[in-house]
Amino acid sequence: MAVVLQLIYKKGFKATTMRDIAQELNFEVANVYNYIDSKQSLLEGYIFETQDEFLAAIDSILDTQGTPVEKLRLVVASYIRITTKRPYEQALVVNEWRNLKEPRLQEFITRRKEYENKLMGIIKEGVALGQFRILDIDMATQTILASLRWLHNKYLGSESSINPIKVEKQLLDFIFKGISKDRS
Amino acid sequence: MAVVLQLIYKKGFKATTMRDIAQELNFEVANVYNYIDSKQSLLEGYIFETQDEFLAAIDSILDTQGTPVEKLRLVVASYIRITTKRPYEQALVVNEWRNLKEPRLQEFITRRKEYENKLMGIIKEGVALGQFRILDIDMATQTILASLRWLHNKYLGSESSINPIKVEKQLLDFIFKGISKDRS
DNA sequence: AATTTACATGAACAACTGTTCATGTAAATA
DNA sequence: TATTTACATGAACAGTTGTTCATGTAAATT
Repeated sequence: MAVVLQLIYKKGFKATTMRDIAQELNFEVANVYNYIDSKQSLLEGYIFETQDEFLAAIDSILDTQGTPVEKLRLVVASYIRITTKRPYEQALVVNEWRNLKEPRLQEFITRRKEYENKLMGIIKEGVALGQFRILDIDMATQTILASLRWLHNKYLGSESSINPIKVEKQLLDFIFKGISKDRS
Repeated sequence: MAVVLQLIYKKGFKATTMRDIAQELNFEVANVYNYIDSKQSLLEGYIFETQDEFLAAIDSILDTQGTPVEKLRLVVASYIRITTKRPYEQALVVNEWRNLKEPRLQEFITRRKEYENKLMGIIKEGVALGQFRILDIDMATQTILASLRWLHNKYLGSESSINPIKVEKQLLDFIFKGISKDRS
């Protein structure tokens, strides 16, 4: 079903019709329903499985005994790992979550907030311990997340072999030290 | 027409029907067409006007004689200014550009690339002058852009009065110096 | 006063949507 | 071998979509 995922990514969920999906799979529309419950459930599957993976990752990191710096490093690493493994799913999480319907939509938003709060907890702890120099913790959380959330494009646009280790180094560098050469 | 913009933002462009729009304006569907050419042209208007503003801003900054650091500061400032002024439009630029149709879609993508290239030019110059400490210039550009592109949510979610000056300080701090307290 | 323009409506359109149903066939199970 | 199950199809469904058209009225222009 990977072709379907890519089709939905490319055309957008709303713009992808069941007939498009059928054509991509080389059979008739009716037959698609032998494999899925509904168009909606297809989207839900992609999005929630990916979201679960992100939540599981940050949960296991929070169980760790490390410092906030170490924890944040692990969050970044896990984010890159999941995005590398599932770039199309992650693209749907970012681009198509609005097309979820209640009550799944609320569920998604709640769980996303959960992830954000857990990340914010790490940052708050880091500030409390004097490791991070931050004024607005909420804004810092959002900005860090934003600097991770575009990543899937890098893996989609070009199929060129991207080195996840370099990406990780680059991102950690940016988040922790910024781009300035000298400390002004 | 501000209510229409907000409606399209809230429901999503594809999910917003002409009948929804008519209802929001308190008249019949047919009458909407006395004010707009088509549903599509409505989206195009919002998106391209905003994109034009971003491009005009970075163009006038590039005309400046400042250092790359100063230029980047101005880019961030202009980004915040435009996003503050047009949060809903900017949301459409970010969320709904995929719903543009050819040839406007290609036009949009080309102009976005234009913006990215101009920003990348500033960063490249900064690296060349030894002001920025960056390995992958393209990735740095994308990451910086990503750390700006989420901003509209801040102005949409809560109508609480947000201080753009604090936001600017915060973001510049993040981009230039990162979150680490000590230079490791 | 006559006429053009701007604003408004209800009805209709053809195309498209996700989904179901009756029916068929091949494969797996009994 | 008989029978249940999995896979596949064409036709049809009821609802929704963006847009147009004929028609009307109020306002502005001549």
